[in-house]
Amino acid sequence: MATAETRERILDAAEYLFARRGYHGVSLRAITDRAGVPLALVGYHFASKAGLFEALFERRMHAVNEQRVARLDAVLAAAGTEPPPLADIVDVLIGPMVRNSHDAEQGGVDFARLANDLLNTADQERVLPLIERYFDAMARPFIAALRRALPARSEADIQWAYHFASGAMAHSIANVGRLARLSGGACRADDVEEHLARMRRHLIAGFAAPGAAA
Amino acid sequence: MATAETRERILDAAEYLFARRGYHGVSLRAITDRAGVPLALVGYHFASKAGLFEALFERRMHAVNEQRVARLDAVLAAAGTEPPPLADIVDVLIGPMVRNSHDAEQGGVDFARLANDLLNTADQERVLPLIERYFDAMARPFIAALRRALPARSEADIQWAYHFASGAMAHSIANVGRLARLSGGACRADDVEEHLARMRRHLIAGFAAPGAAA
DNA sequence: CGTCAAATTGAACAATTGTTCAATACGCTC
DNA sequence: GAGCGTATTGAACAATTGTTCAATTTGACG
Repeated sequence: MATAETRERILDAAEYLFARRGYHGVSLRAITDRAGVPLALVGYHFASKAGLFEALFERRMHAVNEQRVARLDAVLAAAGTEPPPLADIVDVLIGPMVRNSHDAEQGGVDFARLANDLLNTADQERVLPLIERYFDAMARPFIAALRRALPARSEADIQWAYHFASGAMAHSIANVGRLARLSGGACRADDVEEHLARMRRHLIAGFAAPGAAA
Repeated sequence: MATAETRERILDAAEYLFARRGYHGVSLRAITDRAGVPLALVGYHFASKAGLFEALFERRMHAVNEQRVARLDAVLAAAGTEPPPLADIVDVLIGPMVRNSHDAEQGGVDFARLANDLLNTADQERVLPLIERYFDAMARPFIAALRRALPARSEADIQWAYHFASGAMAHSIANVGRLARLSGGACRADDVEEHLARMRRHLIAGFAAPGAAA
């Protein structure tokens, strides 16, 4: 069997289970059972449970962040010396991630929950390097772009607004069930375009609103 | 030794450790070691690990939610048949929780991280009853109040805005370290009043902004 | 066919997990 | 001080954990 195929099988099973029960809540045996491979293969391909967890994010986030970097560069280049449009920056910030969370081939909601769990888990000591690599490293160029798009806003305004936006984005993507629950089924997040449009408007309002001053 | 004191010691140790490593990442032995009591006392006082976890939230959330219910009632009563002021509702929504997260006697950041972890954990199956009891049960009256405060907004507008607000609130309270990290230490969330003022303005902008229509 | 490296397999390891229980100590009322 | 229910203690339980390793299989190349 080709090594790439086995790796994928393990990663798929791990993604599915980690998204449902969290890192410590899933055993390697549960993963290899689901993947239909012997336990020892995890050690061979990923060295350890932590290595497997890290490989999960590498597989998905690499594509997402590559897309975001390219599109953000394009937005900034198009603006030239002018302030880039806020709406464009927000689009790049949320577009690839939200679309990914609706694409079953890219992990869908499972990966969205995994990413949200990574960003919000209490187990900071374990995941801090991953947060810095996959989220913080991407946040900095976005914050820099927002700085240019909103020259009238103070640095603190932008930092705080990005902080709030991170939470809104991660939670809303990962916990689509809660929206359906609270709205009695009236609101559902399975329409990608509505999900995106709602979030876009919400974030733009947050960034554009006065921050500090009354 | 009085039973109440031992219970508190265990709860304190559990709160500290769960907030740092998550539910599955902490063993009962680590908790009882930190509390300085024998392992078997957890079973005696809380029946099980899950019972201990639940008791954590009961201890803190009961006080927070009691405060929120009382203050929300007061806001609605003061408004009479008029739409209640949006700013007042937002204040009640975030005030008790944010102030609690800055009060070491009430668990401080540890409890905030715990609450955020509960709301955002991938381990939905395990914590769904707790989410419904401590978060959803409180969200419904707030959403109802927002409906009255914003008669011009559609039901979907309000549901989505609350969804985003939940994420922003939980993430920003629990992950104060990330704000400091991304801002290079310039922004810090240790000033309760600034934290509250920032969040208040951000949420108001999100609720007041047009949701669906262009 | 024979060879060699990569990939796979099953078994075993020591360590840690949550839970349970009989025995003991405590603190109060009579 | 005797009696009694509550609280505490230490020990043991079976089950599960991540990791490791020697042996085997696979597939491509000479």
